[in-house]
Amino acid sequence: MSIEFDNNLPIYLQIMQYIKRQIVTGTLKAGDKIPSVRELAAELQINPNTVQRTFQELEREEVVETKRGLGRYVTSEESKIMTIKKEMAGELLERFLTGMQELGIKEHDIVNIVADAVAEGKQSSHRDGRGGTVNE
Amino acid sequence: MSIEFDNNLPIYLQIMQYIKRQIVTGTLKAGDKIPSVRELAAELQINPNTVQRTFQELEREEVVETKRGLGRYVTSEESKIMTIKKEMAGELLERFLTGMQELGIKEHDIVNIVADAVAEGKQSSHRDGRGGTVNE
Amino acid sequence: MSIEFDNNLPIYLQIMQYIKRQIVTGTLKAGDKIPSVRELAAELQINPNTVQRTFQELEREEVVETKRGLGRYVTSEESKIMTIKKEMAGELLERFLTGMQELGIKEHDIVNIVADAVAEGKQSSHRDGRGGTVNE
Amino acid sequence: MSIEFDNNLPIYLQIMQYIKRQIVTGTLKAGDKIPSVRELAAELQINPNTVQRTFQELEREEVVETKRGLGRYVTSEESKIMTIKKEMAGELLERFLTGMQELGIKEHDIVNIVADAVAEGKQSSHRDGRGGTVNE
DNA sequence: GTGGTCTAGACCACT
DNA sequence: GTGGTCTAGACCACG
Repeated sequence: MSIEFDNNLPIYLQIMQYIKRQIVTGTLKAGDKIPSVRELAAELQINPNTVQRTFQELEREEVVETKRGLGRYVTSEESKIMTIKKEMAGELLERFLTGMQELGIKEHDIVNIVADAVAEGKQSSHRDGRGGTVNE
Repeated sequence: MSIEFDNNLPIYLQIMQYIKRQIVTGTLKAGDKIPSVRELAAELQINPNTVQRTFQELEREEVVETKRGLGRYVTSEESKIMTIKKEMAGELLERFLTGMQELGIKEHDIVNIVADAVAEGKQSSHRDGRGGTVNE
Repeated sequence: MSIEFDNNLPIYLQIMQYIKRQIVTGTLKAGDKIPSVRELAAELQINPNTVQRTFQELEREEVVETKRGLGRYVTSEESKIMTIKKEMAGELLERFLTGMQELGIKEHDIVNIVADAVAEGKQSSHRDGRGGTVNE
Repeated sequence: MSIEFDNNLPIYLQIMQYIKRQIVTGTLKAGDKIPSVRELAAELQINPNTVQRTFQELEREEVVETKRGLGRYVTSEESKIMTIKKEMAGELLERFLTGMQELGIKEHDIVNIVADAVAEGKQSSHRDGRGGTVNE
């Protein structure tokens, strides 16, 4: 239950993603209690300040709510969770499509590449940069 | 012929992408001369050292070659350029697919989402986080 | 604990060698903390940017790891250190042998020259270009 | 009859070495005429200024003599050539030994490593960083 | 306090 | 004129 940190991205952002992922995939459900700052810091072997910052940001995004004296909880609004999921998917999609278009890959080919990759992915778990009709 | 800089990403990385994109899309061809450090710095209104760093990185990736006293050139190996293109596309694809799977979106749906987005993209240039069948 | 800089080689490369040597000879061990940029810059009386560049390169070679906000550390993989040592020795050997062969010195003589030099080296610390059977 | 230039070393130094090597290995003999600046520049596809500088340096080292109106010649003193050879061998040896000692390799092992490498070299032309008892 | 980035300006070797 | 290196000093994000 630990994270491998990628040194290029701030740790607090990585933890945010980690928690959001747990919420979005249902590991943490609406209204669930979230581990305390101290607890999570110990578990992930990082500075409590860093965890604190993570929660601050999650609160700003209304993903998490503080109940004074009780602890922190996943937002109880189910709709909020769906919104987060859509946002995250939208961002991923946006970044992918603009990136591919900047490479000069035609829209039609993009669909094929994804379809191929998904088909491949079903037998071999490791995907390796080959993605169908990338060649000109 | 200028770049709008995004403040979150280091300028030198943004210039790298800018140049790689030019190479990959054929605006800069194998063996072409690249603008000099001073020239590009003046054009983009940034410090020559920043441009210098950009080129240093590109050279390390063997995208660019230096001929001392003469200037810098796009690598003359055409194959290297194709490799870069494939690498860049592969990275984009990888990041997209793993991200979507972490969100718990099924592979089959991913293909649909992309197909829908591409179809949409043809009339409205601005894409906004809505991406087809993201809903459960 | 200071370095005499040779004006022909860039300072940042000299510091790289200096640090690699410390690692390879065990003065710095796997996982040890490395002096901070500012610290080393002050100690060696050079600009922090120069030290920064040194560390950048060492990181690219995976000799050193950065833990953000904490400092830099010698790679924790012992095997990496052995690899570096072998690489450095191999390069030295390669350069020496090809150089000698270009001079038309026979392989058998090369061994003798080295053996003589080593034998000499034990009494006189200063070696001066005489190297045994260089004569024809 | 061309040179692959290594971008880290000034071209004029590489040509110097190239010519010295020819002299030392007997391709160019004492008193032989050396190609003219223009000729060599054309042959090596470089700027005549660069060749000019090469010859200037070689002259300063008394490896080459100018006879006005006739051209440039390899020094006629055979002893000078021997001296050069010894110098070059001595430099190579010095650099090799100090390098190996800095790596903490014992003198006795150095001899073994060289002996091994020479023995190996007789069957396989490509040497690859393995050099015998580099391991501790 | 630590590293990462950027600016400004300088000097040098090389072509 | 070109790139390579270095200094000086600044600001920022991170822990």
